Amino acid sequence: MNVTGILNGIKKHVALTNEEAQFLSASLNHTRLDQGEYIEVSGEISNSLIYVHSGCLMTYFTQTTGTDQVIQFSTAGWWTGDLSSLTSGEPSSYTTRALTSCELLLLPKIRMDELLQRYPVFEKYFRIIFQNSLITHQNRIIQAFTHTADERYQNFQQQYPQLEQFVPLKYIASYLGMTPEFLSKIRRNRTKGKS
Amino acid sequence: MNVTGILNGIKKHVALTNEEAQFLSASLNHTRLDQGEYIEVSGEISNSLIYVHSGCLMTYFTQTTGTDQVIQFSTAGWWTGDLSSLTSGEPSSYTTRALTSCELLLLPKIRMDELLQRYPVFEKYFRIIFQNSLITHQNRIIQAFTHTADERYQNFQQQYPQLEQFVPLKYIASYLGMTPEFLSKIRRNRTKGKS
DNA sequence: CGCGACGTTGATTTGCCTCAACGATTGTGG
DNA sequence: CCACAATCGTTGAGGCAAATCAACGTCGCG
Repeated sequence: MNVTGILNGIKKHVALTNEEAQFLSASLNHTRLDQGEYIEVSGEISNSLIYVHSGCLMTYFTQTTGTDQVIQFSTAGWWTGDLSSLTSGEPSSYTTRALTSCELLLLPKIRMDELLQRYPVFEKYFRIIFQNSLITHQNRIIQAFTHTADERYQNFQQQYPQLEQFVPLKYIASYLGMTPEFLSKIRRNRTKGKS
Repeated sequence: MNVTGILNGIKKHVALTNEEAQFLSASLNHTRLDQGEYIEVSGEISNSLIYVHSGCLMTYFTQTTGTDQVIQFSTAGWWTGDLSSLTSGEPSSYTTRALTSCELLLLPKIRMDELLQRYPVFEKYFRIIFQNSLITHQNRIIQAFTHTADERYQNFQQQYPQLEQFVPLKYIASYLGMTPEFLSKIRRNRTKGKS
């Protein structure tokens, strides 16, 4: 694994000098994860922003009832991590683990602060990243409130067609805000209607 | 209305030189709105970020069925506007109108681009603003999926106690993802339990 | 083999919506 | 200053989408 992937991703949004690119590279910690392994655990303080070089991660929130609520799936080219814990320094309420084997790049908070302070171009980069993520989150809220379970699943399939191939159905159901049983029934009706 | 309010708000997150503060001031357009008036309308291209100096705005999404879905309420000290339309240049799907009489500061997109390019400190400021907003949105998604209508209303009351005093109940219901009738029944049960 | 995780299916229940009707309030024009 | 319509919150009856609970077949794996 090298850093050209992440650099190209960043260069889609901002232009980097060699110095900036090198400082970023030096700030990143390379990590590998096997399927099922954890990179962040609820209750512990989050201290890195996570860039997914390859593979897929899942972030979820464990309720008091014991059931998990999936917050997001993170595939290659995306950032993830608990911004809340990262900024407040308080224990995270999220857990993040690998759905497939993963190659990750970690940007420790201290390193990130340095990076932002020294090279304002990264302020711009993360401003854009967060801005886009905000738009996505707004859409998801609207979706949750205005669409039926069936419609949400349909949109999910169109938006992330590749995910369904290796993500257990119960996690997709959780992400979409429904029970696995009900998602199963939706699929049954779908195939029934088509045949 | 003057700009000391917004400047103080910004200075909670970043330090501004006189030059930066003055350039920002010169970029802002002052506007007043009466209760019920619109500042942005669905179908039109959004061209400004909106800062609420005083009063309260409501942003909503009109569904194909004709019913409105409230996205957010914006009170004094907050930014609002349609980031999606602002960045893409496509027509907005949101409408924003005044729930009370309002004093607003508009930052036109062109002016914002200038501001960001000329003074990186504003990249940092908006990076922080968007980052915080992202955390809020994530929490709202979790809330929507993991809490009952009753619990969502309870949390809303704790989080925004002042809003309930002048926001029509049906908009609060929409914001919380339930019908006005059902919210009414929740309130009835609440008072019944207390007496 | 036997265990546990996963997806499926059916029976039943429930949280919330829909629809319709009703006072209370507001504002608006005659 | 009073009808009038319009909007708002409330209430009840009935219905539906989705949850719950329980059982079953399948698969991968120790």
